[in-house]
Amino acid sequence: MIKLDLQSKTPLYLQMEQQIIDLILMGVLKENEQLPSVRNLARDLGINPNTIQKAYQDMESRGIIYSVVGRGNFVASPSAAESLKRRESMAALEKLLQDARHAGFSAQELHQAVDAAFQPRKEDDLL
Amino acid sequence: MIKLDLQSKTPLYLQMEQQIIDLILMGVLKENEQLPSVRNLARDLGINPNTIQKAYQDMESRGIIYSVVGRGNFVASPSAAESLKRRESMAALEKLLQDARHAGFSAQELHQAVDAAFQPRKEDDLL
DNA sequence: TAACTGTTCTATTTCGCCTAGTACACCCTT
DNA sequence: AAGGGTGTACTAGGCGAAATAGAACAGTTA
Repeated sequence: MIKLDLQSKTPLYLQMEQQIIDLILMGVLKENEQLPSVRNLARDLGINPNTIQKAYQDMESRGIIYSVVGRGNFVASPSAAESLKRRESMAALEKLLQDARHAGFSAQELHQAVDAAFQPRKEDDLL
Repeated sequence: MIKLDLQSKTPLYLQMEQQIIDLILMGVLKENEQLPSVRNLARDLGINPNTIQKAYQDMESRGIIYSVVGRGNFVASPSAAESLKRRESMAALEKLLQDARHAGFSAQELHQAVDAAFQPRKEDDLL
């Protein structure tokens, strides 16, 4: 259900968060559904429970999941995850668009880049 | 001439590279112009010469500057810096556009974001 | 020669990430 | 009440990247 890349430069707990968010957005994980326990998931992934705990805590602070002591962690409203992801994505994009502008790109070039991103290629949706 | 943010998460040597590249693109630093020596710049910025050296070496490997032992470091062709920055900027943008697409943004929304980035605002060009 | 330059090297510190282990409080089922 | 699950908190340590500190060597220039 979750695959971690131990070689990646991005921390394990962030990889986890990203994949769980995606699972929520894809509808695999539904509202109020219980997430794997800290200990179980750590055992399955072969990593330390503290790392799972860190990811869960971070996601709870972002409103993606909520936790109940003694019971477990549960996914919050999927719309929360969606709006969060859209918000973060747009914020990053705006910053990068400014960079591109200052790098000398014209509006026309950037519009072309947008179109290219929506141009179906062979590899798309195979990930 | 160069300002470092010691609190930033991005390494000092990368902050330096970014700012020097910008200075080249703005025409402040011209082709074949000599850069500050490793020791002088380190003294002025209050950091270690090795950090400057790392930045210079990295920039040389990227073709932005060239170094001559015993003489100093000099800016290479400004077009090298420009094409590099454009290349890097576009690569980052393409990746983020895909993210945005998968986050549920429509092409129309992204086109609007591009236009917004080119919309003159008060703070612009004051940096 | 003297004073500058780049370059290389080792050692040390700092910090974030991650692991390891332990302990405690809570909830639920039996 | 008891036991096993849960989240939570804490200390300790390893590890690697970033940065510092200091020294040494090599080339250039006045």
